[in-house]
Amino acid sequence: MKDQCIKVQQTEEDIKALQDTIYVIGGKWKLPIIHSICNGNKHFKEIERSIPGITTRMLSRSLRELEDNKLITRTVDPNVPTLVEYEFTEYAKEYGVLITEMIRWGKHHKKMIIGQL
Amino acid sequence: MKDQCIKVQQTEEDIKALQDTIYVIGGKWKLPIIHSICNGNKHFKEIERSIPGITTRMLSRSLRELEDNKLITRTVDPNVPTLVEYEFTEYAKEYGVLITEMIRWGKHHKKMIIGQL
DNA sequence: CGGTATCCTCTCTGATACTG
DNA sequence: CAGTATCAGAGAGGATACCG
Repeated sequence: MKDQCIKVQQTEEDIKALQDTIYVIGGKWKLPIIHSICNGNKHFKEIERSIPGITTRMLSRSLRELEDNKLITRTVDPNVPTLVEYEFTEYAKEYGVLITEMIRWGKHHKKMIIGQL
Repeated sequence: MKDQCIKVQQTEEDIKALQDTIYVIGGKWKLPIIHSICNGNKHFKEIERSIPGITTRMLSRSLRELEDNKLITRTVDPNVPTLVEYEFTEYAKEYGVLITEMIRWGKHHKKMIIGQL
């Protein structure tokens, strides 16, 4: 491992893993949606209203991708077929450390770039 | 904070910070380039050869973006004007924890999705 | 060696309308 | 309420050629 390496030597597999991670939570709306569900919004319209600028199209697509990645569940009320609930999976919570670290880094980075420390 | 929240309550500012982070290291080539420099490659052609499929155009653009974000430095040898060295900044190394966490998560996630644990 | 310029394609995203 | 369908624009990325 070279001295100038960023902490860990990365294998090809690591790079793929990194890109997967970025893909899963990347794009314009995934994070705001996660944020919205975090804040207690469960229904499609609730989530939509809580995210300024999002369209039904992008919300629909993003929710499905998050569902495909097992980060959220989609549950239709059997009694009220037009009532759907989106919730985090237990699995999604393992994701907390990463979120925290990304927030920390993003804030630090912004100060660095803007303030030119 | 709601129970179903992913570990931390996120503010609007946090969401922006997260998106910044994804932006800085996002795209198709940033991570492979970081990997390449990690492995000791310093010159444009060296890096290019080490990343299958990348074009000079994308390498050039990505390097400049990483430089704009202070993750790497670009140094021209005053004696040999056509010799350029790309290296990590000290600042970039603070980024190690995040990389590690993203690799860990990405690998775990892949197993989860493929293996359907 | 270390790039830039041009053109082209393809995906992501937005706008709008419509449906069960 | 919870979406899908369709069309259009913007931007990322690829192919190729060329330059100091």
